[in-house]
Amino acid sequence: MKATAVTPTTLKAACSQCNLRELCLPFGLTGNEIDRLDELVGTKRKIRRQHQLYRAGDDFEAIYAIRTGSFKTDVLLEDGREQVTGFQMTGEILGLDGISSEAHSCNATALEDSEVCVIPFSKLEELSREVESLQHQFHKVMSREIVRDHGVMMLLGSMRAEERLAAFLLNLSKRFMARGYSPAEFHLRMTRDEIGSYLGLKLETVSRAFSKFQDEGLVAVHQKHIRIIDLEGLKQLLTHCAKHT
Amino acid sequence: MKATAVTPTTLKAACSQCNLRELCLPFGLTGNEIDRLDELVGTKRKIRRQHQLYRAGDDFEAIYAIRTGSFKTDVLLEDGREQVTGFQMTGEILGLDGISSEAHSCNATALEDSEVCVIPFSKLEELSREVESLQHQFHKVMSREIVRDHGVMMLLGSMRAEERLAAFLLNLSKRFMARGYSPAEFHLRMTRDEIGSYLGLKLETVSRAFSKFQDEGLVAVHQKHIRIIDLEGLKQLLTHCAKHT
DNA sequence: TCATAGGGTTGACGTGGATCAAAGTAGAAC
DNA sequence: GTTCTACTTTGATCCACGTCAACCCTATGA
Repeated sequence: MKATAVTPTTLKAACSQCNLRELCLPFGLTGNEIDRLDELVGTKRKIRRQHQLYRAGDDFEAIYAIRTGSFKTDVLLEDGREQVTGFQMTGEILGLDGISSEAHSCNATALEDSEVCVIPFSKLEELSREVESLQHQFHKVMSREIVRDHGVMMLLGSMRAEERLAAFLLNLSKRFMARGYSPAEFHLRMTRDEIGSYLGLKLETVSRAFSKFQDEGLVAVHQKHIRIIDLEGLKQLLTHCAKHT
Repeated sequence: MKATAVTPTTLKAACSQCNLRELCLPFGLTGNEIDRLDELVGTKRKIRRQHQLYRAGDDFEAIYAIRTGSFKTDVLLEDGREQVTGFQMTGEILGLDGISSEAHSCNATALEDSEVCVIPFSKLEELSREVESLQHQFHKVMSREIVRDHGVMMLLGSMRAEERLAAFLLNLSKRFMARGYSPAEFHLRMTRDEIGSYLGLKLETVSRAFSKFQDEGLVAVHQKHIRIIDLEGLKQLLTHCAKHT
C-alpha cells in the first residue's frame, strides 16, 4: 500500500457539465442550484491505482464524488486482517464514515487510476441549509449507504458462498447498467482476494464459485473479464436460498 | 409477528426534559434550539413487546427516537430467512433506512414494551435548515450508523464465532454504561436465535459460545441475565484474532 | 528471449459451525 | 398446584468452506 497521493489538481469540477449528475449529489437539483453546487465543489483530485484517497484516522474535511475510476473501502483489525466494506464506482460518494467522529474510520483505495471531486463538508452543510433539494438528496445518499450496508449484512450473515457471489455479480451488473455500460459484460477491477474479503470468503472459495458458475453455463469467466450468460439463472440462485432453514 | 400497533398517544414529547438528550438528536444544541426541536417532535408512541414500529415497505414519514425499551431491526428474504441488522436501545434513532426510497426497507420490532418519539422527517429537514447544530448532529447520527454497520461487516466477514459473541457483549456493555446502567451486569432482551441471526450464527452455536465463556470464567450466564466477570479477557479474545491468517 | 512476480485455478484434506435430536427450564395460562 | 409453550442447553454427526500445496497464466522488464 503506497502513501496517500496528494495531487489536488486545480482543475475546477463542474457538476453542470458532468454526465454523472443523475447518479450523484446533483440529482433532483435545478440548473440554478447545480451552479451553486459547482461553486462549492472545489477541486478534483487524481488518485493513482493502489493509492489511497484517505485512510482510517485521517482528519475528516470533505466527502468525495467519484468522477472516473473506482475504489474499495476497508477496515483493518490490529492483527492486520482486512475487511472490505464496499466497492464504489463513478457517481458514488466516499467519506461519509468520517462525519460521525471528525475522522475517517476506514481506508479508501483506488482500484485503478481515478479522479474524485472534493466536496468540503462544512460548505456542503452550509449550502444544504439553503438548498432544500440538495439537503434532501444528500440525506438520500446517506440513507442509501445504510440500506446497502444492510444488504451486505444479509449476504454475510445468511447466504452461502455461491449465493454471495451471485448477489455480488448481479449488483455489479445493475450498477454498470445504470452507468450506461453493458450489464452483461464487464471487467472486475478488484482481485479475488478483495472479492473474498468483501463476501466473507477465502479467495479459493471465490475462485471455485466462479468456476462452478462457468461449468453451469451461468457466466463466462476469463480472469477479470466477466460475461453474464444466464441472468435469470443467477437470480434464481438467490431466490432459491430456501433449501436451508 | 403481530400486526403493527397503532397507538399514537397524544402525549407531547419534551427533549428539554429528557435525560437521554445527550445521546440523542438534541446533543450539542442550546436550550433555545432544543425548545424548537420540542415543537417538532410531535407525539410519542407506545409499542408493545413483539409488535412492530414499522415494517419493510411502509411509507416513510418519520424517524423515531427510542424513549424507553429496545428494538431489533431486520430484513427478510423471500424464503423467510431473517437477518437481524441491529439492536437499538434508548436514545438511538430508528427509521433512517426509509429516507432513500421514501419507504422503509426493514422491520423494526420492539423487544419489550417500548416508547418512541415520533419525529416527522420533513419537519426535521425544515428545522435543520435553520438550526446548524441540529443539522450537524443529524448528520453525525446517520454517519454513526454507517460506521456501526461497517463494524458489523467486519464481525460477520472476518471473525469466528466466539470473537463475534465477545464483540457483541462488549458492545452491549459499552452502551449500557453510556446510559448509566451497569456495564458488567445486564439482561438481554433478545433470544439466542435473534443474537445468532445478528451474528451470522445458529442459536446452538451462540449457546455453546456462552457456555464456553462461562466455563472459562469470562462471564456468568443465567438465561438472559449476563454478568461480565473478566472484561479484559473478553477484550483479549478480540485482539488475539491473529492466529488465523 | 527468458526471468520474475502477482494473480488465479485446482486438488486433497481438515475443521468450525451447522444440523439433527433429545432433554432441561422458566414463565404464562388455567 | 399442573400443563402448555417458548426458549435454551447439550451431545452426536455432517458438510461447506478453509487450509495447504502445487501449478498455471499473463504482464513486465532486463
